[in-house]
Amino acid sequence: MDAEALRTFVAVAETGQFQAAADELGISQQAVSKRIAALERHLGVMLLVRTSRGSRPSPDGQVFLPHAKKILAVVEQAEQAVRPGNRPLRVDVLNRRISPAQAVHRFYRSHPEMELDVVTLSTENAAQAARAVLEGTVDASFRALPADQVPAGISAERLMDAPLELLVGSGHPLADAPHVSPAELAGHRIWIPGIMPGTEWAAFYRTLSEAFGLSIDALGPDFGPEALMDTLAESDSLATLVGRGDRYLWPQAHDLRRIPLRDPTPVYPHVLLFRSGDQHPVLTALRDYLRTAGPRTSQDVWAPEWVEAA
Amino acid sequence: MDAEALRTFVAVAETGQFQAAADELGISQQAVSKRIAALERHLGVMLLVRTSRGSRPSPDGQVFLPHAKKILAVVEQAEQAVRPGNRPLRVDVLNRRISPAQAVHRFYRSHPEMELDVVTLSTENAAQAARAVLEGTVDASFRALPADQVPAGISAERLMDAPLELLVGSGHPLADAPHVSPAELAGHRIWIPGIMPGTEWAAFYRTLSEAFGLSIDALGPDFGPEALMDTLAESDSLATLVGRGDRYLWPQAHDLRRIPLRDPTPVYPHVLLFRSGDQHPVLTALRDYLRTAGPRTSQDVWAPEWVEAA
DNA sequence: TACTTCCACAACTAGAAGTTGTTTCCGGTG
DNA sequence: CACCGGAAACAACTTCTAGTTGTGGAAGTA
Repeated sequence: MDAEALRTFVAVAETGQFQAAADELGISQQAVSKRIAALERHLGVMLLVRTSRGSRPSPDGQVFLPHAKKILAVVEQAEQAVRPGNRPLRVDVLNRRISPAQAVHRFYRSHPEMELDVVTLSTENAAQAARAVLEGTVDASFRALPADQVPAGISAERLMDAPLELLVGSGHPLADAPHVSPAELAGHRIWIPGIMPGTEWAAFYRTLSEAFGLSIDALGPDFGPEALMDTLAESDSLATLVGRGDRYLWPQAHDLRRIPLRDPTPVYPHVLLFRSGDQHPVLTALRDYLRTAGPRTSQDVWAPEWVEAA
Repeated sequence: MDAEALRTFVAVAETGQFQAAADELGISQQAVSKRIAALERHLGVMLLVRTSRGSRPSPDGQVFLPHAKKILAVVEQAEQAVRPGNRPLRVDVLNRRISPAQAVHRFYRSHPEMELDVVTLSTENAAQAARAVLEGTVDASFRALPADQVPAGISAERLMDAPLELLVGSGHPLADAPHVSPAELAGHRIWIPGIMPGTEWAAFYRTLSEAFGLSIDALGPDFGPEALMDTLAESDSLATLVGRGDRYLWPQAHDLRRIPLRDPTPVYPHVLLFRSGDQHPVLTALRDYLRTAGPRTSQDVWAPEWVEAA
């Protein structure tokens, strides 16, 4: 017993003719005839009285008609309950300060009708986040998952490249440079606390440091961004790297300088993970938004080779 | 969206495993996998989280599960509402005095749990009764429909032969005969009021009179069986024909004689019309009852050739 | 590592379920 | 009474779905 058969029966009962029902359903009269015959065979009773002027429900058909409508209504409710877009899109971000979170915020402000929840899973790494997406705990997650590690059933789309900027105190030798190249950072000490080994962030900075011969100190206790800002402001040799759109700080409050990196510009590749075939309209809109309204990066960018192409 | 898919989903959700659900449903694990995949594709969401230890409903699946159960319950109600045997069998008889009505009454007394309604359609003839059966107004009708006039979709089963008996007053020349042959009736006047032209009864008596050269007066006003009995009791020349099992009369109240016909015994062939494939259990039981417990007729019977073989 | 469990994928097959073309039935009409 | 037109069923064919068996990969377990 499938819904199409019931829809067919209701259509015939209400139009009084097989052909009219067929037109309504966009199938042939013969198909309607077969569907009704199959339904009658399934139920073991005759539902429609065929006359030369059309068809009308038999006594059994009159009994069955309201039941058929009820089933269709309940089916409609059930489909409605899980229809993609019927609940807010759940987007996972590593934390609310990084640029994807800011971008999602901008998206939300420009599309207020798009319901979405921004959550922060306490996942260890991108692979775990991918599993959470697969299981439906969240609908999408911004990560930097190597292209060859994308599990089956997950789509990965590199939607946002965050150009790195050097963040230094006013006493740092590079504090007044208009820009700096990665190669020029070779002699300097770069401190990025709070990066846990095994995460994709650690992999990114390891690749970056190997590519340009940098000494990046990714370990050490993380007392939070405020403490980091304080330490940077007071130091003449420490520097850190942040994404251009990150809201880690309010530089003006600490007299810190953001120095863009150029030649090439290293970018952190934010990849959106989502279930393949997910039809949530907010997800579709978000991807469109980021693809078009996302920050345009210059030609000369560097990203780890293991990430998918932009 | 069909019920089997929903049953499959519920089975997986409740057993936690595709294989267990497959066993429960009597299909292969792969078929379960396909059904779930099709349902998920139809709804556009993932319903089950597959792990290496089994499957459990995803967040969307948890939302959908009660809806699926609800649909199945409503479907069950709908099927129940029109299930053959769920309402009393409606049997049409020409009137409640003739032998089929008596036989149905005996059937009901020996099977009190079999619900049935005996109704009397005011149909003109057997063809109209057949149409009423086809349309479901009644489930079965006792008629004498010629075999070549049984419409498509109707099954006809000759279930009961009612041997004719002559009914005469005590002053009639044949009143004391132990039996009489049709040929011996040739000179006598037989009066059967209330037979409308165009009915199968008229056809039966016409055929009978032609076969044996009788003069049957089928016309005339019908004042009801009581008036007929009175007239017969007072007449020395009038006679009428009745079926052996008919309850037209209480002969003892009028001093009337029932004289069996023999050599051959004309029988009125009561044919049960019902929808081909009708699975109503009371219908099945009634047919079985009449086929086995019905009155056995002797070998030397006469019936119109146009009726189906016994 | 080997082994088990669980599910998905591949290839195949049978049977639904659709199509077009034709027939039958019935009521209305000249 | 023959004829016509509308309505549904039947027939033959095609397509594709839903089942089958066989196999493979991922994850937990001894």
